[in-house]
Amino acid sequence: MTVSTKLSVAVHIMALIEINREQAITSEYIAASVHTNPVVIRRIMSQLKKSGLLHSSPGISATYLLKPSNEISLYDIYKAVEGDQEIFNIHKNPNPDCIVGRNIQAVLNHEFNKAQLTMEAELKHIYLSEVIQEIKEREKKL
Amino acid sequence: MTVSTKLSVAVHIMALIEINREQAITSEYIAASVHTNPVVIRRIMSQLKKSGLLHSSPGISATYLLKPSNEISLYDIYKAVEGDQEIFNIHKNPNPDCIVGRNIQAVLNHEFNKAQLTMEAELKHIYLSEVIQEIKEREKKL
DNA sequence: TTCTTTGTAACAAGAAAAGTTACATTAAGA
DNA sequence: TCTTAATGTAACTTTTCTTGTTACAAAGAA
Repeated sequence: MTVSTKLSVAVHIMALIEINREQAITSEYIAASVHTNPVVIRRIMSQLKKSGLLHSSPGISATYLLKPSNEISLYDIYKAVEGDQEIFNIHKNPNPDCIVGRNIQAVLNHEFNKAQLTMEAELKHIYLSEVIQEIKEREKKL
Repeated sequence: MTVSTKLSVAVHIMALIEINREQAITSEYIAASVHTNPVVIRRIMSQLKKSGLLHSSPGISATYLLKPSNEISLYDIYKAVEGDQEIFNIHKNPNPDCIVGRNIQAVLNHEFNKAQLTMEAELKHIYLSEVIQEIKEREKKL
């Protein structure tokens, strides 16, 4: 179960950009907030850019979201950074001479897919704006 | 971002045991069907055993399920082999001097949890008996 | 032109999963 | 009781994937 932090870092990046909408922030600044290397940030921003979620241009620190935050779901961000990767891994090369071996992959693929789709459906209902709102509300309570 | 193949191997093991209920099968036999090492099989069987899903005893090849297959869900198997591992990983040590940094973990933990719970709820509805049924149905079509 | 920043490639380090070896323990049967 | 065959586990290696790092080209602003 190797789980990447790309999604959480990507959400962090997007939230930070939106909250600092007035200021120009650099990948170095974001990296300091996330606590990682600037290249890790640029790499993820590059994926977000390819998915049309944000804009940036070389040489100049001018990054902004391409859609209002209440139109960007965690699913959008998730797909941007994880692509069509399947959550559930299925073992390779089961024995084709066995009834289970030659059918298990297709069957599990079908079942696992159902589970993944419900999870993705849930992510579609969670918007970046809500995440930002929750960040601000938690901040008040601190 | 993937769940290990432990779940798929575990389901394979359970289905194989149930389908071969009349015969005694060894971890070596199962390993040949899964296409892996017998120790990998025993390791996973040990976890299934600890969760009360199957019985086995040292020295003797006498393995069987402890519940009818229509009372064992993929969720049961999933929890047995993956425990309480979270699907979505959140980056560690974000900067506490930043409003996003000091709140992102709590917020994402909350949101990701919702997504994980829906996924798990779906797994609860998929029973080992269905998986076995699908294996048999696919077999007819081959 | 100089400085700063982005965009990427290439590689290193780290962590987790899977595979392997080894061996103690247990049971069955000769 | 001795032999054989199986499980249960520990320890170690290999592999794979993610994350971190270095390096540098390209772009823009002053």
